[in-house]
Amino acid sequence: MTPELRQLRYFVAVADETSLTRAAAGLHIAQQSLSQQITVLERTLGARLFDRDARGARLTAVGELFLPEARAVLARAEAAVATVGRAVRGEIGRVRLAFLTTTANYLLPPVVRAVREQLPDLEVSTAEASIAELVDGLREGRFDLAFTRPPLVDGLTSRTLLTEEVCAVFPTGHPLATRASLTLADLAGEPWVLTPRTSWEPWHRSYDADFAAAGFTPHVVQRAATVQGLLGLVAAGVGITRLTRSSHSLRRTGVAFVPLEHDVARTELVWLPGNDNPAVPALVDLAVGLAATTDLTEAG
Amino acid sequence: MTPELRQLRYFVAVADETSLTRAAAGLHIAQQSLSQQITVLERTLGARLFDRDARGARLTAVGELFLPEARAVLARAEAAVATVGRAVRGEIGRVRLAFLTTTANYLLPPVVRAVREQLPDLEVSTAEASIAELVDGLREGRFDLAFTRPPLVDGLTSRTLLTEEVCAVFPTGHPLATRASLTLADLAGEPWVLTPRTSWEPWHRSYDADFAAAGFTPHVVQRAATVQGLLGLVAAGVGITRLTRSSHSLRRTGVAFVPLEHDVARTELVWLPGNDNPAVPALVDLAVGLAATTDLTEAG
DNA sequence: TAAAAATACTCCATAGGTATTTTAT
DNA sequence: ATAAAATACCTATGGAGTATTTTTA
Repeated sequence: MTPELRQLRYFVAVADETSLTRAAAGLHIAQQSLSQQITVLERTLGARLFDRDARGARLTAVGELFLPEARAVLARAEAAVATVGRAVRGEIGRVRLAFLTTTANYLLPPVVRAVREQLPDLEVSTAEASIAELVDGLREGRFDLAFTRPPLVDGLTSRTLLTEEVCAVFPTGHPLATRASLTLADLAGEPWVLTPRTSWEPWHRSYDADFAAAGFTPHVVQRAATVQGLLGLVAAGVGITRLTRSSHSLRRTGVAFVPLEHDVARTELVWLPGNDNPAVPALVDLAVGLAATTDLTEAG
Repeated sequence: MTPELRQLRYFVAVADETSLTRAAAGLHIAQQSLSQQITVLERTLGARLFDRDARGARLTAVGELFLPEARAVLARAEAAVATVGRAVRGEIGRVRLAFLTTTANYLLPPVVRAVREQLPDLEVSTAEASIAELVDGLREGRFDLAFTRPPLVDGLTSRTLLTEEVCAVFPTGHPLATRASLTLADLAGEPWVLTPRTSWEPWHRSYDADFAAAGFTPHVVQRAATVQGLLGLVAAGVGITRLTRSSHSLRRTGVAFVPLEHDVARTELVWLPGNDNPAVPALVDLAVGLAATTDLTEAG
C-alpha cells in the first residue's frame, strides 16, 4: 500500500525539524496527531523511519533513504498541479488555428510570431482553409480558432480584430480609376467579376443586400474563386470587382483601388463557444491586443 | 492545494476507462463516490478534467495535460515505496565494515567481492582497524559490522564465521617443530614472544586462562604488536609463539607451525544489537553463507 | 526531573455507500 | 427508453484534538 501525500509532507517536516513537536507546530497540528500519522506511515511502509528519544526524532538508515524519495514525490505532485495552473491560463497545451486563405498572407505571420513570443510553451498548429472548411472545422472540433470574415453562421462566437476599407477595383486606365472615392451606386453599369456563389452562401447574401441597397443587380461577366484570380481578370479588363484595400498587396500592377464610401469589411477571430481549451481565451486576448497596437493589414 | 494520491489514482482510472461507471467497478467503489471524488479533485485543481455525457467521461484539454503528470506522480510514489522495500531488505543503503587487521588479508577480499556481486547497490566502506578501534567504532556507531576474534565485550551480537586450528610456532630446526601435534603443556619450558598486554585485555585474560589450564605461566622474552612482528622474532630464534594456522601465509620461511590439540580460534562477525541498518542482517546472512560454502582462510 | 514521544479516548470531517434524479442519446 | 453521471443523504473510517502516561537523557 502506498501512503498519501499528506503523510509524506509530515514525514519531510519531521525529518527537517528532527522533532515531532516542532514539526507539528509548523504543520499546525497536534504533536499527538503527527505521532500517530508517522506511525501509520511507518506501518504502511513496513519500516521504522525515525529513532525517537527525549531529544527528538532522527532518521533511521531507511528513513535517510526515503527522505529524498518523499521530497521527489512531493515535488512531482507540485509540478503536476502547477501544470494544471499553466494549462488553465492557456500557457501550455495545443491550439489549432485556421486562417481564411485570403487573410493568411497578412494575419498568420504576426499572430504566430506573437504567440511564439508571449506563449512560448503553447503548441500552435496552423492551417489555411477555405471559408467552408474553416467553419466545418470549428464546429467539428478540428480547429480551435479561426481568422475569417463575417458573416458566418449562428452558434459561433467572434471578436472583431480589424476593420478595413472596401474598394472598387478597376483596370488601370478605367475612367473611374482616378476618383478619390465612390459609392456602390456609381458602379451600376459596370461589368463585374465576382466569386462563385457556391463559395459561401452567407457572404453572397450579404453582397446581394449591398447591391440591392445601391439599387442594382451587378452584371456578372465572369467568376473566379480566388482574390488573385479576380485581380487578374480585372487587370485583363474583363470587368471590375470589390475587395478590401489590403488585397492590393497581392497585385500592384494593372489594377487601381478606389475606396467605397461607408463600406467596410471586418476581420474576425471566431471560435466555438463550447470549446473548453483554455488556450482559446488566452490567444483571443493576445490577438485582440495585437490588433489594437499594430496595423495587421500592413504587418504581413 | 494539492490533491491526494488516491484522487490521482481515481483520475487515471477514469481517464483510462473513459467512464466513471467502469472505473468505479475497477476501483471497487461506487460510481457515485467516484463522481464525488473527481469533482473534489477538479475543484482543488481549479479546472474541469472530464467532459461527461451519456456515453461516459472524456478528458478535457486540461485533463489531457494533467494525465501524464498524474501518472508521473503515482510512478514516483511507487518508486519511493519500492525504495523502502529494497532498503528494508538491505539491498540499498550504506554499510561500514571494519576488519581486524589480522583478519583483513584473508577475509576482506572475498567478503567485499561477494557483497559487490549479490548486493550491487549497497554502498560498502571498509576499514582495517585494531581490536580496540573496532570495538569502539561499533559501539559509537562508526562501524556497522566488524570481522574480528573473540572474546570482545558484553553488549555486542556475534555470529561465528569460521573456526581455525591454533598452532605452536617454532623456528625451523627447533626439536618440537617436526611433531605432528602438541598440547600447550608440552611448551611449558619454552621462551615465548607474545603481543603486548595493552593490545586488548579480554584476549590476554583468555590467554592467561589457557596457560593456567596448561599448568604454567609462559616465560615472555619479548613482545611484538603485529603477527608479522611475532613471526619475525620466532624466525630469528628469539622464542616461540601461538598463532592460527592461517597466519602461516604471512611468513613461509624460517618458521614451523604445529597444531595444538583441542585449541581452536573463532573468527566472528560482530555488530551492535541496536543497529537498525537493514543492511546488517542482509550482510550477516551473506557472510555466513559465504563462510559455509568456501574456506575463507584460503580465499585471500 | 524535564522534555519529548507514545497511548488512550473522543470528535468530526470526509471518503464511501444507497437511493434517486438529471441528462443526453 | 436507456445508460451514464450528478445529486442528496446517510454511514463509518480515520485524521485530528485533549488528557495522560511512558521514556530517556
